[in-house]
Amino acid sequence: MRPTIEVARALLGAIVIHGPTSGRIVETEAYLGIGDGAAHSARGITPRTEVIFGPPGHAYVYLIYGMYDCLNLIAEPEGVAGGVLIRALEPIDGIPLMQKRRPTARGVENLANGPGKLTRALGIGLQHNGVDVTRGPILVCAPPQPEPLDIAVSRRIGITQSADLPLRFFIRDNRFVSKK
DNA sequence: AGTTCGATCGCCT
DNA sequence: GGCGATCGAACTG
Repeated sequence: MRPTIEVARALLGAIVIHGPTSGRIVETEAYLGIGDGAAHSARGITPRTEVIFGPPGHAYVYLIYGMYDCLNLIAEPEGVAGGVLIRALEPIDGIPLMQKRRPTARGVENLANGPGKLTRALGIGLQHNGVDVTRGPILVCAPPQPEPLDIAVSRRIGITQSADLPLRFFIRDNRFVSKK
């Protein structure tokens, strides 16, 4: 089994909460670890990647391009690498605060429709690397009213290694995804 | 110790 | 559609 892929699909529709802001996950990507050239954990445990090898249900937050933070959720048992990048959220609570944090965003659909955008909109940063998302301050919860989803699959965005693998999952026709 | 380059975004043309 | 911003992790020598 590859739990990471199942988790990436199952996270669609789930809610991410941080303080007064929250959003519904509409787009994810799976990063498999050893053998997945695009994964930070592909080359084993380093100071940066140790949380990816840690227990599931924790957050892996890293800095990309020197400017933006990206949020991942660890999916595999301790000792095994595997995480899910949260790529886009549909804003739910705290929308005025999100707009204040991202003044350049025009329209609600642009507030959190990208991995760097959603961390900034929710106030998530490197200080949250390693936190348990079942305990806070970041919380990830099942949707209050689960519904069947039409899930689309594609290649992952913005990578060169292992670029052909179908490991991006998003809610079809949802206006809050980062790309069609 | 030096170099390369990236799981991005927003502004420019 | 193209590119500059900005910096640390990881690899090379």
